[in-house]
This record gives sequence, structure tokens and C-alpha cells, in this order.
Amino acid sequence: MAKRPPTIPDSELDVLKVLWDRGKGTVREVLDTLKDAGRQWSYATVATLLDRLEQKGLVTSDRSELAFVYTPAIAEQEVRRKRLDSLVDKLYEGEPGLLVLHLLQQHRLAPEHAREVRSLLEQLDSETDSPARG
Amino acid sequence: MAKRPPTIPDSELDVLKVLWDRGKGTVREVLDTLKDAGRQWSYATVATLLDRLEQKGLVTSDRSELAFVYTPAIAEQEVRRKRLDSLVDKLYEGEPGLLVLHLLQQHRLAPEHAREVRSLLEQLDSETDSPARG
DNA sequence: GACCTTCTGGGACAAACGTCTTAGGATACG
DNA sequence: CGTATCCTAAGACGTTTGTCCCAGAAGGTC
Repeated sequence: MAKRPPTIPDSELDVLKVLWDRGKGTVREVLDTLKDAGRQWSYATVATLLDRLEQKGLVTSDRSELAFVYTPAIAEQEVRRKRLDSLVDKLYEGEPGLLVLHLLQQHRLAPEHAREVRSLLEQLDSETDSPARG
Repeated sequence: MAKRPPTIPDSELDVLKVLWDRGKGTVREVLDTLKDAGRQWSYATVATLLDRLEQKGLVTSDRSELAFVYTPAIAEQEVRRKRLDSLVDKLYEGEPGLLVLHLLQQHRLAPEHAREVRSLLEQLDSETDSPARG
């Protein structure tokens, strides 16, 4: 009975990303953007993907114009969060730390990211150190 | 022409994880393990999944016994790496740092992981700072 | 040798994905 | 009005995923 949350296959995600970037867009606009990015899809393919996304409630469409204008109904953060959590669950025993370690061992961070990460950790660390919280 | 790398759907991954844990196993053993973990699959389902994994070259089977014994042919690390890289590519603009930041803002690490992460960062940091190597 | 039990092999089948075709409505323009 | 253009609706179609059934081989038991 529990209808499971809508999945977002790769191709739909590509379309959604364009909408996140642009804020909104018609089939044609999305298609052109994707074409610039190297994706060789037909118009109909993009239309289908947008339609499927709408059926899943992940985008909405404004139908007052000639061409429907689609707008994301889910935030990129949200999708990121879900994917990330699911990855942690599925492959890192639910331990975010394992994932981070794995990543750091594998990839060198951009310096400014490294800095931010360090300062974030210090911050969290000090919170944890001082037991002054319930 | 380029045959793309085999995908690992969720259900196959569940089976593979059992093999990683146990080192190897028969259909029945995997089934029982999954049953203990709450997965209610039929014997045939597990057999099919193992079969598909074998076709993809992700597990091998020893057929000298009555029941085939399956062994992973791909390491967990490898799968982790691929999934992680793909997530970074798809949702974090190819910037591992963004993913890490996102994760840290969202989840509190287990203390020992936090410690490890910090020391790893320091290490990387010093390497970057002192160009005295090569 | 007849009978279980346990396997494998070979489908089966619906749902989801990836991609495109075609038909037909609305708009634009001479 | 006639025609070219752009759009949506509908659905086609092959592949992958998720899940299972069944027939028949191999081995154990009395």
C-alpha cells in the first residue's frame, strides 16, 4: 500500500538539472541546453521526460502559454540529500564518516573546500567537546 | 560498440553485499542470510540475481559441488568508488568537497571518524603546503 | 529402484527506463 | 485561406529490473 517515493532515473535527472540551473524552461529550452551540453536527444524524448517528472510531482507546468513552462517542484538539495543518504545506507553501513574518509583518500579537494571542511569540523568538534548541551 | 560498464541494480547489490560479507556462498546461504535480514525473496529470485551478476562478470561460480558456490569478482571498494564518483559527477559538479561539506552539515560523524577525517586532512594539507617532495 | 530433496536452467511477466514516431491542435505569415 | 512551424498527446518498442514458476537433473535413503 505504501506508495514508495518516486525514483529519478538518470535521464530524468539530467532534465531536472537543467531546470534547476535555469529556474524554469520549456521543452525546447531544455532541449537546446542539453544539446549544448552534448546530449543528442530528440524533442520528444525531452518532452516525455518532463512529462514523467510531472507525473511524479517533481516538476510543475504552467500551461497558460503556447509552450508549457516547467518549473522544478523539488530542490536540488533535496535530491542530493536523498541520494547521499541512500548511498551511505547502501554502501557505507550507514556511517557518513566512512564515506568521507573514502572520498578523501581518493580525491584531493579543491583548496577552498578543504579549508571549509576543516573549519566546519573544528566547529562541530568544539560543540562535541564542550558537554554544555543537552 | 563500446559496451558500457555493467550496472548493479539495487536487488543485485543486496545479493552482492551478502557475498562480500561472507566471502562466498550458495544460493541457499545467500537466501537465508537475506531472510534473516528481513528480505522475503524466493529461492528462484536469489538464483536469478546471482545468475545475472555472473553474466555481468561481477561474481564467479565454482560448479564443482552440488550447489554452485558464488564468489564476488568485484571488490566492495570498487563499487563504492564508482557510485561515489558518479554521485559527485551527477550532483556535486564534480567537486568532492561539495559533497563532503554537504554531508558534514547534515550528519554528525561518529567521533572516531571525525578524528580520522581531521588527521587525514592535516596530512593532505601539509603535503600541499610543503612542496618539498618529488 | 522408487522416492524425496535440493539444484540448475529456462522461461515468464509486469513495471520501469530510454528513446522515438506519429497524429493532430494552435500559431504565424503571406 | 493555405501552408509551414511549433507544440502536446498518445503510444510504440526494445531493454533492464524485480520477482517468480516449473521441468528436469543429481544425489541421498531405504
